[in-house]
Amino acid sequence: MPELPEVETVRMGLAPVLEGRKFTKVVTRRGDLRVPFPRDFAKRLTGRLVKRLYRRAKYILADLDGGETLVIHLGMSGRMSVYAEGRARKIGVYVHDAAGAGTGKHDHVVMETDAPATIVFTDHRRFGLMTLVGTETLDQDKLFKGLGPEPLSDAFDVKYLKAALDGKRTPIKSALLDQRVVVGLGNIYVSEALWRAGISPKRLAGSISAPRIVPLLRAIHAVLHDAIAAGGSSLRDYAQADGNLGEFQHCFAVYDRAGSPCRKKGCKGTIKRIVQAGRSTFYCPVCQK
DNA sequence: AGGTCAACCTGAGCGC
DNA sequence: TGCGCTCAGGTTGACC
Repeated sequence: MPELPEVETVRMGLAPVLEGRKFTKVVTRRGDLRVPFPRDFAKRLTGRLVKRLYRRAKYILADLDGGETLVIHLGMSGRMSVYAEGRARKIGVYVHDAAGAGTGKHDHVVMETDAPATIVFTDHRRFGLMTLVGTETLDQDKLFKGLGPEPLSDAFDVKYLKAALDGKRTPIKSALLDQRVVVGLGNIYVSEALWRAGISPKRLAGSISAPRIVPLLRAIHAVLHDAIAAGGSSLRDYAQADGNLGEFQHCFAVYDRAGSPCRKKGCKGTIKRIVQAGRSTFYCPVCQK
């Protein structure tokens, strides 16, 4: 479900009830998500202080005292909800009554902190994951080893992207979805970025000429910034930690707009849906070349 | 080595 | 109402 803008929005929503706070009680309501919870997961979290909350790729990471980092991935349908009473309401994280928090059919992890607040991880498809890894060796962990640069970092520049795409025989759509090339992009924002850059999703990655790398890079930056500013995109499952919906879905130029007119000024094209590597791609055959 | 594709899960929406 | 089919924001491992 969530791509970088959604994950970043959730992270910001969780920060006030996690950073500098302690887990006072943690309950797992089933034994596994995409992968089994590590041994004594709930016990190892209880009493831990969250030193900082940050994001890498589509993972939310919480560095804890004691040298471990809590790793959260929302998969396709994962959601973090904050339940809190009056005081938390003032800092803008209140959504639901705390009573009954975490009792839903797909509420898999219930975490209480001394904010005080209750954070519930809900994920009906269970493609998400929660685990603990050593903070010092996080980069070498299987989950993080081999990830590409952050798309909004200085490392993701023209030189890097040109080299990363050079010689690739896969369509640019697939290349940008590959988290080894660049992290954080998913099915929505790749389609949107390629439309903004005027590049066909079917074009082979290695065939993009040097001058077109710049607009592609700018398109990726712009679409991610715009989406973060809008609080992400809410389609089916996604909501911010405070329960509010994102707004960026109203700004889609191509995603889920098959049959509708292209929004590029002066373009008379019609948005088309194709399948690439088993996933929907939306684009304008007229202005994306 | 590089690239494609099914599998992992559950639910919603649609046509009949 | 209900059945069967398709689709869904991600990642991984097996296969060509």
